Amino acid sequence: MALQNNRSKADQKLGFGHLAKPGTSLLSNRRPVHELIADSLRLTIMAGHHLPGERLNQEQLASFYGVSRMPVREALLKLQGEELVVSSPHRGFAVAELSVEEVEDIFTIRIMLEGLATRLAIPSMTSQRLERIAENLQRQQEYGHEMDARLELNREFHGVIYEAAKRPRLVALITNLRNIVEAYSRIYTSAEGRAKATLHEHRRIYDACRQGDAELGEMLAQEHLQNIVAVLMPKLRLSTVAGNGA
Amino acid sequence: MALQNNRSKADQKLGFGHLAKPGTSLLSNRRPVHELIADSLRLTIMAGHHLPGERLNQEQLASFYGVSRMPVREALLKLQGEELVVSSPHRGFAVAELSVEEVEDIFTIRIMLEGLATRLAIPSMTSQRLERIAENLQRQQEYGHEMDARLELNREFHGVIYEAAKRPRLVALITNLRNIVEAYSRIYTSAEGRAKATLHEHRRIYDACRQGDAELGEMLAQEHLQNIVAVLMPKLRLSTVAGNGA
DNA sequence: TACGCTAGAATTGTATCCAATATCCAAAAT
DNA sequence: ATTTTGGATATTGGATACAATTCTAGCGTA
Repeated sequence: MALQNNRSKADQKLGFGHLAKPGTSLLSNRRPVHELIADSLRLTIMAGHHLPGERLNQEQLASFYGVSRMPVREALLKLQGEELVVSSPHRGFAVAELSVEEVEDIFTIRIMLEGLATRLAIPSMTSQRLERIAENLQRQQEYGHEMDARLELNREFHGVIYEAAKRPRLVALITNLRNIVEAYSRIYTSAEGRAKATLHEHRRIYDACRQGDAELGEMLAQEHLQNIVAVLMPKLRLSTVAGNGA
Repeated sequence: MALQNNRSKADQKLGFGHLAKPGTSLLSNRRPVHELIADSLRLTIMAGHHLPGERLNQEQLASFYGVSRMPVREALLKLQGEELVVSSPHRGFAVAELSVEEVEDIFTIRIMLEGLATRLAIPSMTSQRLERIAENLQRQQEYGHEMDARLELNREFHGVIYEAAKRPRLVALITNLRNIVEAYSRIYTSAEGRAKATLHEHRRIYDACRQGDAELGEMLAQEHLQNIVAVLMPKLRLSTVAGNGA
């Protein structure tokens, strides 16, 4: 009895290596496990580590994370709400699988929303923020060859702009849409020559921000995404998700 | 100090009266309980039966539905993914509470997306669909005095149009956004004189559909929502959610 | 061989139990 | 009187146990 209830709790934690969690990191690990798992799974799905359509075995995930199935289930339910996974009764969860049409659908939505966010952002653009964008562009030039770095810099570039719009819901929605198609977008990012084109388009958007031309910014943001779609769709149509390497 | 361990099993099932579930209704009740609860909770939140900010006690909900806490938690997690509820560690879930700015934010998004959906729908509008819309308009005229009927007819009116766009993701997203602000929208629906104006605007959208003028339809849909915002926002600013009756 | 059926295994869904944390109220201190 | 603090109580988070369903493999029959 005395020794029994000593459940050495947070002992292994094998699966959480990639979660940064700054601020609250190790001192107060108060975040519920199911949230950590949801974040972790979201990242691995977005990274294409779990391919679309792949079944997600709860027991495997539980033992991987060193917890019981329950927080895993809860994480999966949350991700289902975000439309990153789907479920069917008694068959469990699977990574959401998008048809080519659905990917295009989502990009069409993004074109509208990211254009809107850019337009709304520009009038309240500060010099501080412009500074951060310029710095980001600098890094884009330097790290333009690593896939993950490029994706992260790209996220940051647009993120800094959108934040200026002060529309948290709009930003949250855009983020969610990005997440859903992230695994598919990697095909674009790996396309030849697009790194350079992307950088050029980003520079033009930056210029529009500096000039304070909201309409121009909206148009450029929309064109930017349209160019991505134009490259991505043909590739998707013939490959339907190539599991890229790490 | 009452309510001890009086646990009789799955006996009552009081809470599911309002779930239609056609097709699989009673014969094969194979859907997991947590899904039924998620659907039920979604409806009650949208109906304003649970007010924004209200804490959602898991045990209460569990005993109300006649199940254990686990499927309730799973339902809540799913709704959290849909942004209908929020949670904080060890404090549980609460109905998501939107600031006036966030409501406006979401309506701004809806203006873009519902405009887009209308525009995309019109080119592939069929006469069958037009028939359904016309019939819906007829019913709008008849049942224009009941709140819930009006909301349902309104949902159907736009739903029939958006379906024609054949963009399931876009429609799903619009539906989700509608859900999030539904409890707040009821204030609009109860506004004096808006029933008539709404009907008029719907008729003009219908005309655009018949004429096959996509651009006009997009514009009218956007204006329609803008009119709603114009009526709703001032009311929200001073009342910040009036809990309407059932 | 192809097809359908049946038992057993694997997996999911729900209930129950225990630990961790927050909430609340009374009593003490300023 | 107001604030602080301590502990009882309520509620959540997670683990374990059990039930329900699906998947799979093997069998027999046409």
